[in-house]
Parts: sequence; C-alpha cells; structure tokens
Amino acid sequence: MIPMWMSELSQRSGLPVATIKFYLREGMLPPGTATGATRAHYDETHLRRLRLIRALVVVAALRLEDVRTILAAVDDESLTLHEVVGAAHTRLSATDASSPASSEARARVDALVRRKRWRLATDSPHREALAKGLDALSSLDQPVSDDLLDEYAAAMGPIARREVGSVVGEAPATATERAVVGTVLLEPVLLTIRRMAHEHVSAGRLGRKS
Amino acid sequence: MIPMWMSELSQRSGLPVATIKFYLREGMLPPGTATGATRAHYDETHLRRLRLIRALVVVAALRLEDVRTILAAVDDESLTLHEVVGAAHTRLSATDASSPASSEARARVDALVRRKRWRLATDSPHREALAKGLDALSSLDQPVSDDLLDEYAAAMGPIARREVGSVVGEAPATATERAVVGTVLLEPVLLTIRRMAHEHVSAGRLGRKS
DNA sequence: CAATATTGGACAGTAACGCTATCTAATGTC
DNA sequence: GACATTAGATAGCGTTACTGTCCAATATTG
Repeated sequence: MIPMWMSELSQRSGLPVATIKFYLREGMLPPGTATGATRAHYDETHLRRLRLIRALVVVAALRLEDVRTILAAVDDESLTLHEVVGAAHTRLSATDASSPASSEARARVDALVRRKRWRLATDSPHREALAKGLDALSSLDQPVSDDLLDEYAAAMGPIARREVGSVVGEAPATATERAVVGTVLLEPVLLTIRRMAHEHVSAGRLGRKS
Repeated sequence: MIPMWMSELSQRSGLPVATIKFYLREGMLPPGTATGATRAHYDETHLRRLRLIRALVVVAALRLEDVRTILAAVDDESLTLHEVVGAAHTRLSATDASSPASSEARARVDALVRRKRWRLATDSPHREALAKGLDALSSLDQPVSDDLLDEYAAAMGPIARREVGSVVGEAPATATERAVVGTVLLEPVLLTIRRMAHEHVSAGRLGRKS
C-alpha cells in the first residue's frame, strides 16, 4: 500500500478536498493514519471507498443516508453476506409507511411469492414496495396482470441465481462489498438494457403516427 | 364529466390545495375552466393528471423537471407513440455529460447492440448510460461480462415485446399516457421482483456465516 | 531561518428542490 | 350583510449534498 496525502487522494478520486473532508466528517470514509497534528496519510482502500461512494450516489442515485447504511453493513463483520445484502435491499425498497398499500395488492404479492415458492421474510420490505407499485398502476387504470408478474418473476429467477452464485466462494473480506456493489449497481444496468429493448421494439412497431 | 371545485379536487387527490396550486403554476396541471374571477372548476382529467404526477414522483422517484418533460411529451399530439416513449426514456437515462464514459465501455455497448441486432438511434442516451454503468462496475474491480450482458438482454427482449405489444392498438388519446405509465412505473415493479428473487436465492445460499 | 504552502478540524454558507404559507381582492353562500 | 372560499401573486421553509472560509499547526523551500 503506497500512502498518499489528502491532495493526491483528491486528485486521484477526482473529488474536491472539501467533499472528501465532508465524507470523513460523516463517517462514510474512515480517517487516514495521522502522522502529526496536521497531517495524515491515506491509501488505496480510501480511494476505493470513495469510488464506491460515488458509484452509489451517481450511478445508483442513492441518497447519502442510504449509502451510509449500506457502508455500515458492509463494514460490519458480524453480519452474514445474506444480511448485508438484505440491509442494502431494505434501504432500496424502503417506502413511506404513512400510506400503506391496499390489502388487495398485498394479497396479490403474497400469492406471487407462494406461486414461485420464494422464501421471503414475512416482513420483507419488498412485499410492501411491490404492492405499492401495483396500487399505483391500478389507480391509473392500468392494472398489472398476474401473468405479467409471473413473466417478470420467471425472467428474474435465473438472473438472481447467476448473480448470487458469482459471489459464493469469494474471500469474505471482499465478498460483502462485491455482493452489495453487484446487487445495487447492476440495477441501473438492467434497467438501461430494458429501455434499449423498448426502444428497439417500439421503433419497429410504433414508428408510424398513431 | 362531473365538475368539482378546488376543495373537492384536493380531497379526492389527497393533496393540499397549496400543492395543487403549485402544480398549476408549474404548468404540470392544466388550469380549470374559469366560472368567474375567483372560481374555476375541474374534472376527472385533473384528478387523473394529479394521480399520474404523484405516481411519477413517489413511485418512480422522478424529479419534477423530468415529470414536466414527460407530461409535455404526453400532451403533445404531434408526436408519435415512439417519440413520446423516447422522450420519457431520454429523461430517465440522462447522464452528466461532463464525465463521459470510456471508449472501451462504449465499444462494448455498441457490440451488444450489434449482437442483438437492435435498432437503436446512434445518439440514444441509453448507450452512454449503459457504458457509464459498466465503467462504474469496472472501476470497482467488478467488470460486467459480455455473458451477463447477453443474459440481461435475452431476458428483457420478450418482456419489452410484450409490454409494447399491449399498447399497440389502443385509442391514441389514452395510448401515450398508457405507454409512458407502463414504461416508467413498471421499472420499480421489475426491480422489486429482482430484489425478491435475490432475497430468495440468497437466503438459500448465503444464510450461513461467510 | 524566514517566507510560503499545505493540512486537519471546526463551522458557516450555498444552491437546488419541492413544496407550504400568507396575503389580497373578488366573488359565492346563507 | 356577515362569512367562507377561491385565484393569483409572492415569500418563506425544510431537506439534501455539498462548498467555502478560517485558524492554528506544521512542512517545505530558498
């Protein structure tokens, strides 16, 4: 590990010193090793952490509070990989509790989970998040059919299996970060590919005036 | 169409009068028909529009500027369905131009598009968005394989075909809104299902300490 | 060894976003 | 005629994510 000073950390990360200091204050970036009252040096792990923060903020569009929670889970060595990923997911799927989903929507979600024989925590935030999504579509007179839900689920099953599989057997130290990064940062990748597919299909079928 | 006053619109939409006035000012909600200098009435279309705005803001987590752009596209009758959906997508995939993606990543995206024989605009914002996503993963030492990209693409193809197909043949008046709503609001639904699948697979394989 | 530059640490300030509140004058309503 | 409601204009507020300034303590350079 070649140590570097604050200025170099700033240059290599492309972030202003003021911003790095801000992340330090917020506890998102661990402090460097002090070499005097007004000096400290940093290493590659700091650079890596900064890149992770920026990726979560810029690419995954997460709020800093969520980034903080996710980093805390990644840093907590007492958690299993499943728990760390769960913590990240919980943040992503967190919804406003003051306007709960309809019981109909929740029943449909539960039915989906049963059909797929998914082992989901009873209080998994995804249930409520999905139910709210269904409600929103319904309130706009565009209910989502169980059929479409099944198609989504069928498409995501193999993908999830592959993604999780690629993490199993990693060295524990990097596995958690790898799992979280993979889970969170692949979301925008998947969505963009869906948009591309939409553009392609739509160009073929909706190009004419309608 | 049964007309209603502002107070009723507020009650039925669940939004404060001040907020509705704000959307009116911003041009996101068309004005009601004036029945005097200090009176106007609204109808179901206003209620529907408010629900659409809230769904885009709350469920799809869009910024108001993006919602404005999308609504303007929906309201513009001179656009084809493909163009309206394209406008929505452009907003969703908009990235910061000041830090462009690497040429390597862009080359890989172009290669993917060629492999899938997708008809994408040369300047489609999705190309840059996807390339940036790949760069972010790479900079964290977790490059995305072409293999995974292909799997994503293979999974999204049929889904896009089905989704676009369900809009073809709709009455033009509602088709654009339907297309946009379907495109944008199904994204969180799809992501949540992916998270559920992850939780399921992960519970089975990562439950132990690692 | 003196002049200059850099750093850590504390704290105040700012820009964008999305509302929210207040005020006024003109109506409706009872 | 008293009271409530509304359109329209404008000002203010709370949150988020930084950004800038200041200071004293070192380093560095000539």
